[in-house]
Amino acid sequence: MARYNPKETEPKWRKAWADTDAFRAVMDPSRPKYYVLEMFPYPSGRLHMGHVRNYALGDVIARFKRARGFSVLHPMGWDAFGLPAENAAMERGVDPRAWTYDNITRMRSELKELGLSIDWSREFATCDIEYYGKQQALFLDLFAQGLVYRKEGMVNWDPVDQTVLANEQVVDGRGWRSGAVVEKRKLNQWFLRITDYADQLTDDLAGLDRWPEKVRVMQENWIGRSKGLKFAFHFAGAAPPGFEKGVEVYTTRPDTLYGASFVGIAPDHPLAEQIAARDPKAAAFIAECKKGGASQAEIDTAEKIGFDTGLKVAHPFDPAWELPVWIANFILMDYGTGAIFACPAHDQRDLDFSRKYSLPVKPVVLPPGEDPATFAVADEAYTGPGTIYNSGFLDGLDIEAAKAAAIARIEAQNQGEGATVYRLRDWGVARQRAWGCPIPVVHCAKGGVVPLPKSAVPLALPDDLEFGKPGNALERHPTWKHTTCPECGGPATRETDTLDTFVDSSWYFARFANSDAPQPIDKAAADYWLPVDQYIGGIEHAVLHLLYARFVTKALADDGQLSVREPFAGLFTQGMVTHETYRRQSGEWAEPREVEILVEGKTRRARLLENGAEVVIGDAEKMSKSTRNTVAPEEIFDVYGVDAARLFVLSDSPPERDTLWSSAGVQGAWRFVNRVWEEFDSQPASAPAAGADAAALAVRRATHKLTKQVTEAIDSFRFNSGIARLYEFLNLLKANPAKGASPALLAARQEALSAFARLIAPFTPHLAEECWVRVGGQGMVAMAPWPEFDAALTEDAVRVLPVQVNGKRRGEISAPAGASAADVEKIVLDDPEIARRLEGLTIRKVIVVPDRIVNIVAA
RNA sequence: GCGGAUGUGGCGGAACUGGUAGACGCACUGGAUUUAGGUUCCAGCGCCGCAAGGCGUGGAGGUUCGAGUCCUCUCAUCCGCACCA
Repeated sequence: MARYNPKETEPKWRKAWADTDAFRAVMDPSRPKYYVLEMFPYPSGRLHMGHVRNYALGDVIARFKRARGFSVLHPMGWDAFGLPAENAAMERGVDPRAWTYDNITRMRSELKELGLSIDWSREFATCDIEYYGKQQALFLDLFAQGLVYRKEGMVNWDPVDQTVLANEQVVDGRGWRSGAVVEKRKLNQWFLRITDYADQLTDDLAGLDRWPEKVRVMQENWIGRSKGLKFAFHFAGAAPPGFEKGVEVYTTRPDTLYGASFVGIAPDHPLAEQIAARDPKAAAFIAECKKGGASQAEIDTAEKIGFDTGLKVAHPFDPAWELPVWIANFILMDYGTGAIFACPAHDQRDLDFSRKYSLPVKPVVLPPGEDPATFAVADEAYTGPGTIYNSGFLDGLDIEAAKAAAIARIEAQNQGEGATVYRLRDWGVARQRAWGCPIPVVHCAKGGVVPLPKSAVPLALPDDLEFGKPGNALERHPTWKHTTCPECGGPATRETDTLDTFVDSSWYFARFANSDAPQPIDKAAADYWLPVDQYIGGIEHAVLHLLYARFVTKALADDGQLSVREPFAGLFTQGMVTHETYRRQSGEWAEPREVEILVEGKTRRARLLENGAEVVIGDAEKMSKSTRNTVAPEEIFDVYGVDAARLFVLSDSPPERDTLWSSAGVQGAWRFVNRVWEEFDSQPASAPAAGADAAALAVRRATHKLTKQVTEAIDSFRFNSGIARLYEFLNLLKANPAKGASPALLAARQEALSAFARLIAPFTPHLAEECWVRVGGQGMVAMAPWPEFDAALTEDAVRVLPVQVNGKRRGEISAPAGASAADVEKIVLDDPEIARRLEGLTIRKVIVVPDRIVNIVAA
């Protein structure tokens, strides 16, 4: 009996799958389709354990659905544009393109080693001209739809690297690479009108019932839809120039208008700027406001400060009532209208401000049960339900009715209207980076921005970009940007900004439907495959990528290029792979491979292998280069094989939770792989079926129960539980070995092993193939149908029921499955052990839950 | 502050609609095989107790014949968002 040798068998089966084109996705109208997709990787150059987990998860689903008769699409590609390549270029003088494609080559071979059931024929990288050229065509379509525009916008500018940084590249106000303090700079930027879809993006979340609640809530908050009233306060007396129509505010609480205390405007509100231009004190105040940092801690502790402009406005419901206009640091220019009316009694911020500047605080919402004569607001604003009072025509209404009445009155006065505002801003997609998809427009000397005609795309990046210094290599390329206008033929310069890489990833799933199509999206193929039935990736994309992809899908649907309005019907966010950390006495991190663990009873210590020096064991954290707590997948594959690694990352924790990598854990998985193989190896090649006995029946029942349980576990993403059932079942087979078995048991074992090989196939596909051969399976297990179970055999004929007396377990009895309550009660009361427990007690009640439990209430 | 989770042995975690808490794995303990083993196999392993038995799912109450599961309050940890009007 030879020990299972993954080094031999694993490559053999990967070759067999490739040679037979086993995982090619085909459009087959006779079968239901299933599209499984894991978020495609950035080609950083190395596969890490997080990838192993992510792609193993997806592969379980893909293999399972294939076995269950679905026509499965499971593709792979590369999110290949982006900063790291340019940084590598700048630091090491390599060409970003070569660097990226080299990385792809290495990672592709590592991914292939994982034995994933992927249709590699559809592979592409977003930096392939065949991809980004198509993306340019889509961009032109969006342009034609009016979804692309250009405007001045505030951006994060890194003064050292001389480039715009994405928000996520700004850490604590500094550029992640240069460490320079990031400036806010006004730049002409390209935007996509994602806000046009704000309502749909919010409303359609409700239909995404196979998305985690958490992600839906995060998106909803990010879009931040709120309903309220926009209206103008007219100035009492002469209006400042340009504000003849008053100052417009936005509120979600028009019901509290009679509690108004002042009107507040943001420090960068146009009116504030106008006042500052003639009032140095106002200018000084505004400068003071801008000094405050934007970091979390600074906002938390920032004191509310204000400046009284001396201007007065009239209350909309009582023109004689004048309210002062203040500039206040807590009002944001980029939300609502940048101006508010303050009702301190019912808004905490307004209250804090009013107390500081001794402004009136007048309650207008009376909480239930409070006396209008005595109710007062001290340091805490009242935001709960109640009845409106002190409020003229609104008196006596509840909050919702008062909101409606106030809005109606304002509208009747032509002073404003009910309005919906969003927190969501349009998507700034331009990057001053050369390693990206060029934006297909030119700036005509005469005609301004002119989009290229479709015939002019693909517009390729030049091959001879120079990345030696910071800034945009496209911008400083000697010839590339100089061109002629496609409309007038006159001189023009090309746009040198490229698209945000999130644009690249917002439609790639549709390209996979047919990655060879001459048009960006092959409608027929997309109609067959989309939506993605199961999308799998990290929670870090909860808002960004997943929101952008939803938006682009809707825009393309409106353009007739897609039929679905949501790209991902099911979303699963998997946890991270963590490892404990080790710190040397010097304070430097040590890698797991550099330390040995010593166990003394319940305490664990660690020391360096090289010199025995003690290292401190720290908390488990996400595997990362900075804490050096990584374990290289290829080293694990080399020692234990791919299947053991896959099995371990799938078995240890529920997939949505973080999982703790440990070398002991992977050894456990490796042990299982070997025990499985031994079990198959011990089964005689042919097993004549004859008769039936108790052991055989027990094995048969367990087989059918196992099939049911594993099927349900995979269906509900409880892979760890499914694998536990497989371990359990293997223990049962070990207890009923082939050696010395009756013919009936041998036959039952044969059935069991045949099912078992198919049930482990999604998790350990190579081992499963080897086992499948051993049990004489037809073809490859990767193509074999999923085992069926006989429901009748998943239930035991005789049930062991625990018997409780007054809720405490006092014994057990056996009863036939389905026995009536009366029959069970009789068995229980005839049981001598139970009778002993009941001595001296009077039975009050016997509760029998058929097939489950018996509880006797006695005193 | 708002929102979303999560709390079960030494550890990761099981427990479907309320019905034997701790499956399965790791670690640990004892034993066997082996020249040896970081191999394999067998047994034990929530806590207290010699035992009978008692106590146990973050904490306190409650509903119920019966609660990890349902309800109320509360504590802790993690994540996301945030002067959003």
